[in-house]
Amino acid sequence: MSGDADKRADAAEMKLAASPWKPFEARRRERDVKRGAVLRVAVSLFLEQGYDRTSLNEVAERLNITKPALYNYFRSKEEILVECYRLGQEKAMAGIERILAKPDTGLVRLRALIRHYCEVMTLDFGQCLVRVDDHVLSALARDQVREGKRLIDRYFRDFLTSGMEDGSIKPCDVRLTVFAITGAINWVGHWYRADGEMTAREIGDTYAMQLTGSLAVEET
Amino acid sequence: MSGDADKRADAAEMKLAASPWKPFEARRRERDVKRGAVLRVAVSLFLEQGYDRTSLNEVAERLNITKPALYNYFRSKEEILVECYRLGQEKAMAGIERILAKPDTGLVRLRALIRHYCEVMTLDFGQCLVRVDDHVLSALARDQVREGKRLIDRYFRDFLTSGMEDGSIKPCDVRLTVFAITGAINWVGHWYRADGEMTAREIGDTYAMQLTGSLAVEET
DNA sequence: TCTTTGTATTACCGGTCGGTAACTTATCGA
DNA sequence: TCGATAAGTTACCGACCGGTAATACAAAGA
Repeated sequence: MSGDADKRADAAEMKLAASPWKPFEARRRERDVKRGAVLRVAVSLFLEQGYDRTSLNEVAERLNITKPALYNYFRSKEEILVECYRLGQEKAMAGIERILAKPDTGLVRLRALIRHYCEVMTLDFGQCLVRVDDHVLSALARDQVREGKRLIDRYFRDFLTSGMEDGSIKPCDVRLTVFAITGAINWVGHWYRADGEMTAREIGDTYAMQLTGSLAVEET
Repeated sequence: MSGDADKRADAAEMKLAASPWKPFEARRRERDVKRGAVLRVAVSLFLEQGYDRTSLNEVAERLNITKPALYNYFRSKEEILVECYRLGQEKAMAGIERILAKPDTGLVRLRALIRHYCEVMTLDFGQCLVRVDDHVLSALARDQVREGKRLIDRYFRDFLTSGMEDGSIKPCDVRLTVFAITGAINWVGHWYRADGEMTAREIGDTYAMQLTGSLAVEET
């Protein structure tokens, strides 16, 4: 009896050793790839036509599947949009954590955040944050999404405030100044074209200096 | 023969003198008032819930009438939205004409436009310009609306350019600078609340200085 | 007073969309 | 080889929405 069990276990171990979780993981990976493909197609159509005017049939058609197949990966159309928002916010947060990782003055951090957020606004998932009206979401999901937006906004305010404290930024109305900065950057999501004249980096560099021009203590 | 005609004319004239176009004009005025009421309710709901999620039944309900009655004043839902856009653009253009009326440096004019456009962004019809996605419009109507937006944008660029020419503004990338300025102001349409801390004028004054801070030649 | 005109109503239509049920097919593990 | 599971498909449903007759009704004009 134990012989049989051992043999099975050995066989399983050899298999696992050769390629751990092979079938299971491979399947999960495939699934994630497909899920990601749905999101990329969906966000692209949402930006192109608007959320309400994009039917799940269209999304499915572009993926060469049928609408009900989408429900293998998402519970509802709303969940698809929420995931798009989440991916955009994730991108933004990744940059923020990178900035927080090394010590710097508030001004340097603020400029870095401006540069990074400009780049986010050139991505589909980033543009989704400002171009798809979150009114289409249920109250619950909307609160969730807005919480994420507030979090990003908070870091703008934090960096500006700490810049005023460490003397790298002149005193100013934090709320209004951050609104002006984020507004200018959000607008990038509306006019940026990948085939346009400027790269994301050039826009970011220019904005980083221009939007902090009247705030910086030492003119560089 | 001429007696009859004269008598009719006299009667008509007396009537007209007492109250010209009385019945006709009064009716037209009533009609315009009602038409305006539809637009005000509609734009308010569009901002609150989004265009696609606002049904004409809801609009009608808030006006204590029924949906088909709306079709006495508008040919379609789209026409209602186009009118909302138009009213917003009209507000903006009125300010621009006021600015053009008196000669000034490019910097002064740019600042005046910033102040004015900030105020437009605190009005429903102004917010409509930036918060209702024009993807819901047919291609034709969309082009029409975008032409209006471009026109307003053009004056920002004109004022900035003439400021660089008359020496009141430092050399800069016109396109990018105007995008930054208009983006910051457009964002006001998203966060402004009539019951908030700041008045439209305060926001405008602050932005007028802050957004031109790094552009002005003479620091004021 | 009769007619016309404008404004509103009720009832209804066609079409679309999100979502579901039932069924088929392919793949993997035992 | 056989059964379970995942991933598709076709067919369909209920709800809603923009828009349109057909009609009622009040007020102004002749």
